[in-house]
Amino acid sequence: MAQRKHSTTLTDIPPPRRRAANPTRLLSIYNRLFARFGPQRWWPAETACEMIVGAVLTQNTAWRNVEKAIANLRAANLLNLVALHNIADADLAAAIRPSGFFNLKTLRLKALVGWIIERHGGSIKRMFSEETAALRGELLGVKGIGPETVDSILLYAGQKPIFVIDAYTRRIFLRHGFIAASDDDAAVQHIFMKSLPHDAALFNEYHALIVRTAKDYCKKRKPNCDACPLADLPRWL
DNA sequence: CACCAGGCAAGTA
DNA sequence: TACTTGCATGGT
Repeated sequence: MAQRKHSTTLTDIPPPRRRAANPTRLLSIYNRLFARFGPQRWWPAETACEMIVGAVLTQNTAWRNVEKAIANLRAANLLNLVALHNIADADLAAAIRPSGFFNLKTLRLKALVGWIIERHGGSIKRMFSEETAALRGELLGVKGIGPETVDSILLYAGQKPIFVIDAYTRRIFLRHGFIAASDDDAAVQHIFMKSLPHDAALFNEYHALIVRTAKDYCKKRKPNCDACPLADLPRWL
């Protein structure tokens, strides 16, 4: 018997017996989280451009710090594609400094904005008129735009019914036996999207509620599972 | 002080 | 294919 010595990560906790991620169960979890936390009002942006910028800036970064960077961009009238395209790299990096990884994110923002201008004439609306699967594939080809960033953009800026999978989703649903540790993000996304109605408003709120729950109860090293609204999941499900 | 945050790409074996 | 590492600020 392998015994845990330190329990450094949540994934060290052996999950309960596997249970099927059927619509009833996933919707029950959603309803419980919504009843507990209420609407999360995602995505907190005034425009699609602002949302897209935020999606890049929040990569592996606390949202609090992204807010500061966005406030800087707003004050400098940089929350539009043309301004972002024309600004010097060093100036953009200075503006987004509080969100961390600023040199990297400068290049990523420039790449994404440049792509939208070149490929879609600078029209985010026109970009979203493209077929979603094809658009997703094209966006993944832009340097610095990975699966979670793409799916966030499609869901929260484009209102496309794409379920966003992040580390929190993996943690919670692995812990409760709905996915296997060996499932990659694409597999997890498939489980959710085959089990839930393809409703952008539902996917929007569900992902936001997962993040909200995990922030409070599912820290990597100090999980507070007993206080989590889903703590009694095996019994009520 | 250590650890974490609404990831991604490049490098290594 | 499956890890590991760099990127960087700011809060707990």
